[in-house]
Amino acid sequence: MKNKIQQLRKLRKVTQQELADALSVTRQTIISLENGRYNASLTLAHKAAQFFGTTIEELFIFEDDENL
Amino acid sequence: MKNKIQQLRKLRKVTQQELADALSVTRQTIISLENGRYNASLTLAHKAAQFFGTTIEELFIFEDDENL
DNA sequence: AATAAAAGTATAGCATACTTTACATTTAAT
DNA sequence: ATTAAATGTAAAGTATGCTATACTTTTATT
Repeated sequence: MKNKIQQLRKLRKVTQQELADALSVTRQTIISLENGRYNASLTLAHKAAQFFGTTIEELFIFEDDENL
Repeated sequence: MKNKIQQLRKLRKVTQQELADALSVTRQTIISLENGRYNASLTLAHKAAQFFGTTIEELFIFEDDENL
């Protein structure tokens, strides 16, 4: 599933490291999320949505053919 | 993190098996989610929210002290 | 051009969401 | 009271989110 994390992060002029620190994950996790290598957990999705002042539904782009 | 899955499922008079089928997971997964044994993935959370016609933010109860 | 900061790649390992199977208990209907 | 449906428990296995470490490439600044 895709997301708007990189887009919002750049808008706010935040580095991957700063975002990682804010969400209490590693920079690797941010990179992999932004580049679509894996999906966030529900908890991380919630933290990210809160950080950007939006909702999970707004931050993540759910398509209909998503598997688990 | 807690959720309203059992509450909404009973309101709609749906069995765990029926919900599991609708979300393409096993009955075990529904049981464990309802009983708080583990957290849903973002994809499963989205499917469940769609099934119940609500949002992830409404269906799941996020507290401030959530770890990853 | 040189340097540093930021972003990216790769890989091994740990934690946990989810599956599978099998059996036990509770609830509801007859 | 019996039976069946629904819910629950347990435990081993698979898939994947995330960490950790180390190195490379890109971007920005001087």
